[in-house]
Amino acid sequence: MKDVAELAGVSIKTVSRVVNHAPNVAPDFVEPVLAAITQLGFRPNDIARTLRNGNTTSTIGLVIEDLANPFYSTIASAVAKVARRHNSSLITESIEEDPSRERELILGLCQRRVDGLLIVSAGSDLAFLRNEIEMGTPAVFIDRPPLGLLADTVLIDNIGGAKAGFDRLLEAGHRRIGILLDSPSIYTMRERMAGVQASMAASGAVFDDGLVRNGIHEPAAAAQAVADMLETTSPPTAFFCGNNRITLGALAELWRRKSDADLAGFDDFETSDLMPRRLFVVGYDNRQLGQKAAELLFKRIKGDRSWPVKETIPTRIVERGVLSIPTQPSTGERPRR
Amino acid sequence: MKDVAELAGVSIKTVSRVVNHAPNVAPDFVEPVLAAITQLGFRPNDIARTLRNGNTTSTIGLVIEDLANPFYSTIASAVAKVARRHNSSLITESIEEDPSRERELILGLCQRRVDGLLIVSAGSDLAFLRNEIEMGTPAVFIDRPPLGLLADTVLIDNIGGAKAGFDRLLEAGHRRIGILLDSPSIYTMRERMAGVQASMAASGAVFDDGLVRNGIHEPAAAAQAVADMLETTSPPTAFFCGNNRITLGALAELWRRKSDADLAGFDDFETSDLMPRRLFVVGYDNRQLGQKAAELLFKRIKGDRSWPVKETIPTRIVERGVLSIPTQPSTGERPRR
DNA sequence: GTGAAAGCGCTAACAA
DNA sequence: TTGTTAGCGCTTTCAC
Repeated sequence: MKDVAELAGVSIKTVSRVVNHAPNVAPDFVEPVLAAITQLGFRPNDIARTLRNGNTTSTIGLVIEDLANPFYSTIASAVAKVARRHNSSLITESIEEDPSRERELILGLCQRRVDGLLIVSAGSDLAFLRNEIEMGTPAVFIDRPPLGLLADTVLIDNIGGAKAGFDRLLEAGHRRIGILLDSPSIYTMRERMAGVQASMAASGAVFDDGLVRNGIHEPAAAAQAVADMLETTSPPTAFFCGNNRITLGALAELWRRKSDADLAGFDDFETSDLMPRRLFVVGYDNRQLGQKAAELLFKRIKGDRSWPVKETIPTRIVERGVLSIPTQPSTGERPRR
Repeated sequence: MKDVAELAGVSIKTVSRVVNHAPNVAPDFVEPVLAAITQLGFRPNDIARTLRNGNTTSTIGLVIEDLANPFYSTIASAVAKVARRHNSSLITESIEEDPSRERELILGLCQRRVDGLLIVSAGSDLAFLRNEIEMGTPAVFIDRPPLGLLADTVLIDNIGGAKAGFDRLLEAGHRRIGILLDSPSIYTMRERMAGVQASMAASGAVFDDGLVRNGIHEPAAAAQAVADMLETTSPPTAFFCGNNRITLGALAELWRRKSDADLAGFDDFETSDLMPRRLFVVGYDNRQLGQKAAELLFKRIKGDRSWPVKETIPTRIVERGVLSIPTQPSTGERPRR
C-alpha cells in the first residue's frame, strides 16, 4: 500500500480511500492510484483490515461430521447461500470419525475470530462455549441440541417423524418390525427410538429387545444386521431404519435376498424414487435446517440478544420406490437427500 | 493479552511465550499466566498473529459450483481431509448459477490471504490469476483446466472414459444412440463429446446431429430430452449421458415409460447398484480428484516452484443396477458417486 | 530468562 | 479534500 502511494505520488491514506470507494476523493487522484494498483498488482489485505476494524471477519464457521455425507453437504450448501447473501464466507470443519476433536475445531474457529458458529454437534460437552458466546461469538446448533449449554437450535421433528413412519408399518399389518439405529449416543437416534416407542405404546404393540440393532454407522453394517435378523427363527416382516445410510444398506440386503419385508426409514434421499421396491421415508426439507440456522445466526451476529430460540422442522411420510413414481418425473424438484 | 499480562503480573511478551509454548519460560511464570488466561477467557487472536507472521493464514480456498452436488461435496470432503493433515482450514465459495461471480470470489479469497487456491473453474478467463500466483498464492485446478493460464491441474480421463462408455453401447449392438450433455461451454462436456466421436470414428458409425441434446443442466431437463427423442419417428435405442445428474433424469424417464432403451452415463453415484434396471457408468475415484489437487497445492505452498503438473485420473466402465448386484453388498465400500 | 520497542497492513480520528 | 499520527493484537529483534 505504501508502494502504491509512492508510485501514485499520494499519501497512503488516499490509497485507502480509493480502495474503499470513500466519498470524498478528488477525481484527479483516483486515476493514478488505480493505475499504480494494477501496475503493482496490489490487493488490499483483509487480515489487516479486520484487525483494525474491530474483528469482524465476514466469516462464519460450520462444524459437521463429513462433507461427503449428503445430509451434511446439503446443510453446508444452504448455509453457504445464506452466508453469501450476508457477504460472508464459510469455513467448514469436519469432525470425521473423532468426536473428541470437536472442541479443538470449535476453539480454532474462535481463534480465527469467525463472526459466528454453526454446529452439528458430535455430542461432546460444549459448556466451554458459553465463554466464547459471551465474548461475542454467537453459536447456533443444527440437528442436535448442545450439551451443557442453552443456545439457538434448529431440529427435525424426530419423534413425530419416527412415530409416523413406524405407524405406517403397523398400519400395514406388521407386528415384528426390526429396528436399525446408529449409536444411541447420538441425540437423533435416541429421539427417533422414542418416536418408535410412542408408536408402539399407542398401538398396544409389545416391545421386543431382540428386534433392535444399535451402533450401525454405515450401510454395510445395516445390511449385515438385516441378514442376521432374517435368519432368526422368527424373522421380522418389516424394518425401520434410523437414517438414510442405514436405509440404503438394508434396502440392498433385502433386494439381494429377494425379501419382501417392508421398509421404512428416516431421511429421504435423492434417488429414493428409483429404488427397485417400495419403501416409506420420513422426509423433510433438509436445506431448511441449514438455512434457518444460518438466518438465526446472522440475527445474532447483528446484535440480537433475545432469549434462545428452538425451531423444529416438520416431517412427512412419503412412499418411495419405482412403484410410486409419478406421471411427471419429479427428481429435480423434491428436496434432495 | 495486555490484561492477562497485568493480571499475572508479567510482561505481555511472557504471555505470548506461554501461549506459544516457547522453550525458555521459567515454570514459576507459566502457571499464573495460565490462570489469568482461563480467568479472563483469553483466546489468542489468529488474525493479529497472521498479520505479524508474514501472512500465512493456514487456510486454503476452494471454489466450486455448489456443495449440494455430490460431485463437488465429495471433492470438498477429500480436500478437507488433506487440509487438516496440513493444519489448514478450508474456505469454500460456491459459484452457484452465476459463472461471472467466479472472478470476484477468487479475488475475495486472495484478499483474505488464503495460502492457496483450489478451483473447479466455471470457465471464465482466469488470466488475472497469473498476478496472484506470482504474488505468492498458488492455485491448482480440478476437473477443468484454467482458461488463459498455465497451472497445476488434476483431470479425469474424460475422452477415454466417454469413448469406453460409448463403445460399450455400440458393442451391445446399438446404432441409434441419443447423446445428452450439459452446455458445451463446460470443458468436460466438450471432452466427453470428443470421446463419443472418437468411439464413433473407430467403429465407423455415422454421426447424426439430431441425436445430440445440449445444455441439460438438471435431471428434469434430461427426462424431457429423453421423452422428446423417444417420440420421434426413429427413436434412439440407447442413451449416453454426460454426467450423473443427466443419467438420473434419463433413467427416471426411461423407467416411467417402461422403455428398455440401454443407458450409459459418465460418473458413478452412490445408489447406482440399486437402480431398477441395468446401466453402464463411467466410474472413477472421485475423492482422488480433491486429494491429489490438495496435495499438489500444499507442495506449492511449501515452496515448490517446479514446472506445472497435469495429472489424469483413470476411469473404468462398470455395469450397475440391481441386476448386477453382487453376492455381498458393496454399497459401503465402492467409491461414492 | 525476561521486557521494551518496533512494526505487520490497514483505517479512524484528527490536523492541515 | 488530503495527509499525519496512532493503534488494532500480536511477535520478533535486541537490550537487560
